[in-house]
Amino acid sequence: MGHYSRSLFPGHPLVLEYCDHGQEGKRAGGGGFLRLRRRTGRASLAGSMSENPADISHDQHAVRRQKLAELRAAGHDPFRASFSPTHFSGDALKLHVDGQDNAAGVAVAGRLVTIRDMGKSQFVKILDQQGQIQVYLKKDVVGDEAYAAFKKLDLGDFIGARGTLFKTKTGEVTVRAEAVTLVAKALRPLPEKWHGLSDPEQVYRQRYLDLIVNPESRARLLMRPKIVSHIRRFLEDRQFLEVETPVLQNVAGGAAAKPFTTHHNALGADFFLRISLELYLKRLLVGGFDRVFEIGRNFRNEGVSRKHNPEFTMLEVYQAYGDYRGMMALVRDLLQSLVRDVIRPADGSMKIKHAASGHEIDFGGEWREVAYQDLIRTATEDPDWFARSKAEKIAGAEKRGLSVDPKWEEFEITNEIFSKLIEPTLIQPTFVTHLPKELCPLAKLNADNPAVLDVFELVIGGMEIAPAYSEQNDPDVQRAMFEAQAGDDQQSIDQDFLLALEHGMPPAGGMGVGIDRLCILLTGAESIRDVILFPQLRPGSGGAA
RNA sequence: GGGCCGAUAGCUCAAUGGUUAGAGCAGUUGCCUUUUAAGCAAUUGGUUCCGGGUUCGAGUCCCGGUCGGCCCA
Repeated sequence: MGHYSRSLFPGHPLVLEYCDHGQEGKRAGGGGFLRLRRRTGRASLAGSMSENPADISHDQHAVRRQKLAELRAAGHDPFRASFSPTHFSGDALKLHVDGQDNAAGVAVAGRLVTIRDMGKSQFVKILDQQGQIQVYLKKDVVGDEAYAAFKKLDLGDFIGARGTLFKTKTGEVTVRAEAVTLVAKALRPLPEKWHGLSDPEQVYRQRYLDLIVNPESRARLLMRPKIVSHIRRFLEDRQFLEVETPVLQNVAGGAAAKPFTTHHNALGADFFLRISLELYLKRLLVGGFDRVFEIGRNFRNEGVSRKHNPEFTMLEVYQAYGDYRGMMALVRDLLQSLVRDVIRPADGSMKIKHAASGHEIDFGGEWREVAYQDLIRTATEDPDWFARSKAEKIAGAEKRGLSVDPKWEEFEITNEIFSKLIEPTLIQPTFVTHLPKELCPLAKLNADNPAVLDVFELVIGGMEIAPAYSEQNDPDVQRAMFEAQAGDDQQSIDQDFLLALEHGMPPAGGMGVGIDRLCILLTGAESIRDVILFPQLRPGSGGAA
């Protein structure tokens, strides 16, 4: 072995490794890491340190920078080191067999998050993607110099450790380290170990710190990739194709929302960032991709709140030769499998605690299905609500504490009642059906009652989770509905989409699922910002000094 | 955009009624070879978010701003 190799005990080489990209063991001179000099002008000081203007012991950044400088001066740049772990922490822990200590050998790597120094031995913990694992170092196992070098490390540093697994007397499976390597230096201290990081602004702006020190955040944000991955598998198993459609669009269609605008220099053209995935996925139905889905980012230039981030992720699914009722079965199966296989409630039920209301949401069994009109009639206590005049509707809404703009259409007044008085009360999974035709121009009209649509709105936890339609495929009806909705703004109509429809689109069921909101529900989060890694904030003034 | 609330050491938080801003963790220095928020002893550390104002005196009161949270639009 190289320059830094040490013989631990007979027949058992211990290596304090410095894998400086092919230079390990070849450096001349200096003991490097193993012979760090004492910091100058500190240990010998008798009086108050503050009398020494060069004292940096209070400045953790400066102390760490000095340690880095000393490492480099000794010929070891931790940022050029490497390490090859054999296991993640969780997988390593599973290797230990009860009663067979020091039988299994592992190499693990991660960030130092706990140091319990007991003089001539220490217990430390490192954090990797799977969680934490404890490492035990003994001076008489690793040797004096390696042990002294290890004592120079700081919380937050990345290390690799090689050793064997044993169980401590308190029952924790631990790596008995034979060799340890510093593989990256942390120049800034970690937040406090017990309370973690609680300032919401810092949690969002420096999410990496939140992920290191707040286990609940970490678990919640690790759940999201599992949810998304499950959705992909679920749909692929049913022969849906995952596709990618343009984010930059000439016409931002498929929803009613204010788009962001941007500009393409070479083309000399303005573009919108998409507000939905819908119209391009339907073009694919025209093109013969019968089952497609996309999980993609949409952008809406509107308010920011607990339920809204300017960029958010939607799943949209389209299935040719299906309809909205087929989507109903699909989304119920999808959510039930997510609860059963991904969330896996501890009590084995299909129930998840709803943070906002305190209720439990039961995803099991059949879900309630109710017509929009029936909900309105019940909420207004007026069986003839839809026959009332506009003035009577305004009076009815105001009687219930709503403020209504007299300029609104009648359906908007009614929908205000739905969204303010009804939707928030729909905690258990509920399919709201037969929505009025004015609410969506992209769905088929009901054959028996052309005033309503063949659609559902899935509401859970008081939030819209998934709208689904029997998709409108009559190009003439589609054009008429676009024109009615666009009003004076006829250039907001996607003519290219209408051209596609004229080439013929098969009948289809389609659905959108707000992934962020779904994650709020499934993880019991209180805000969309808690399920988005880097939620949008005003530009801050942070940064390294 | 409006209302309410908040910003103090690296982090989590104190500071009554205006005078000299404290603690725990982290850091630094010792001790400690199976710890579990490890322990013991000593010790460093502050542009009280920014800018004005009132006052003999401001973390604290007033005005404006920045950023964040909650509610509303």
